[in-house]
Amino acid sequence: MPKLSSAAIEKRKETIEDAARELFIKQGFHRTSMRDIARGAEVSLGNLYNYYPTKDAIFESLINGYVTVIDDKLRSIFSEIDEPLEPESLRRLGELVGKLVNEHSDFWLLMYIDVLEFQNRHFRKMFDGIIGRFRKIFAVKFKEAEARGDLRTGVDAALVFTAAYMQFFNYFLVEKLFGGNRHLGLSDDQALNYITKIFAYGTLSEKKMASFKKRASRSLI
Amino acid sequence: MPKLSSAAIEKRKETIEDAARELFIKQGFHRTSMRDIARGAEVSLGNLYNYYPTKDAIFESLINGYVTVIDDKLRSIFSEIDEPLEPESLRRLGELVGKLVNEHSDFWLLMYIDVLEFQNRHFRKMFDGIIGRFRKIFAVKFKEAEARGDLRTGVDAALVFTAAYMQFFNYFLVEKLFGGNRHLGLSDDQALNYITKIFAYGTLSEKKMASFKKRASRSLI
DNA sequence: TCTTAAAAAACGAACGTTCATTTTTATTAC
DNA sequence: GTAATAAAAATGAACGTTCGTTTTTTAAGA
Repeated sequence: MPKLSSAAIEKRKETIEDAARELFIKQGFHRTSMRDIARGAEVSLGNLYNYYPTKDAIFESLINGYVTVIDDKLRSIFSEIDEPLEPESLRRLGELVGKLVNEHSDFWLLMYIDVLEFQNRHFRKMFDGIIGRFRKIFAVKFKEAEARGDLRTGVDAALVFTAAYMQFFNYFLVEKLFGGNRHLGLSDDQALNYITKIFAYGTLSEKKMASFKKRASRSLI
Repeated sequence: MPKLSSAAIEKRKETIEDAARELFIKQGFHRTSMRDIARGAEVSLGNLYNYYPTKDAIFESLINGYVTVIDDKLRSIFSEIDEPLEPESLRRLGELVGKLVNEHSDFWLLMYIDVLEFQNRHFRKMFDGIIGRFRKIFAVKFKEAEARGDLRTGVDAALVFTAAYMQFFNYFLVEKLFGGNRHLGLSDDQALNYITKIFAYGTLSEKKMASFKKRASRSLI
């Protein structure tokens, strides 16, 4: 038998990793045996070891491939957000994050596997100093918005964007994976609107805000 | 030998569950063997089965005990928050949530084990319709705040509180378990201040807000 | 024929669980 | 007070499986 083309090898690895992903998600990493993966990929048990040295290596390879997929999706999301601090844009961000979470909830389950089995070795970069990435991506837009005076004085555009992004993410993860069951008491659409409004306008009345102006601006921040 | 006092049985179960918890967190559920647990609790392997019918039962019992501990802590946190919508109180909530997350990060790891191994069977109630619980706990306070006109018109006090609570929670979990590494670019203290301010005052300037007033209030919410 | 992929068989270790046995100790009898 | 009793608790070897991995065998194409 001649050497397989690297394309053929890649194809085979993909079916193996597809099967592995499905199984890891359905029954966890340790409940999934190499025999399960072999069966799922319609490959013999021994042959798996022609492609991966260990079971861990399958997980690792699978993760690395998936991370780049998600990274691409995120990049495409951010590229669609052209005025990151406009309320409509912020809401749109939440909508896209929601779609990402719901369509790839398995990805986040793999992240929890990584947290538990590998001390989050493979996913660390996902959140590590995430604000820095946003600061870079939207550097120009943030500067423009601040120059236009869109933001309350002292408000850091990158921080607002990051906080909103995290809140959206968390909202959909709780709904999808943690049994949130409309944990804000609203439909997803309404929840997005509400969160957006909070970030844009805050929650206090003008009267109440005025009464806080002097003492709060000193005690907070 | 006569029957052990139920106090003695409880004590023994506690040491078993302590050992199991430590191991589950350190090396996951499936990597932890009954032998590991027996060794950790200084109990013979067979004797474990005098206290629990299966390995799953150990996890289950351990979880149930821990859930009530955390529930108590949460109750005590909420009891300390007497004016839930005052910015200072909201910040204090975040502070207490941070302490809870950091001092009991193992609890949240167990929750991820539950998500992966048991489809979140034991933790569902943690987030299920959580806003309802807050609405009940702070019913009077929320009504008072709304009567006083503390809130912008149309703002639901319970929703704001829940959203803030979730944001605080997520912030500290990301920092503690997901390698956030100052993911908002601030110290925890500063981050708390910032998030609180966003929830209280929003992020838009008065000028910008005015320009949104008419069209936004219709398109959002 | 010669290299390599694929399949099958085999390996030792480790798993959760069981169980016959031994140890322990509150109660009873004196 | 102490020895005997009986029932529960504790033990650890052993069971049948399953695990990840290795080795061996077979098949395939240049």
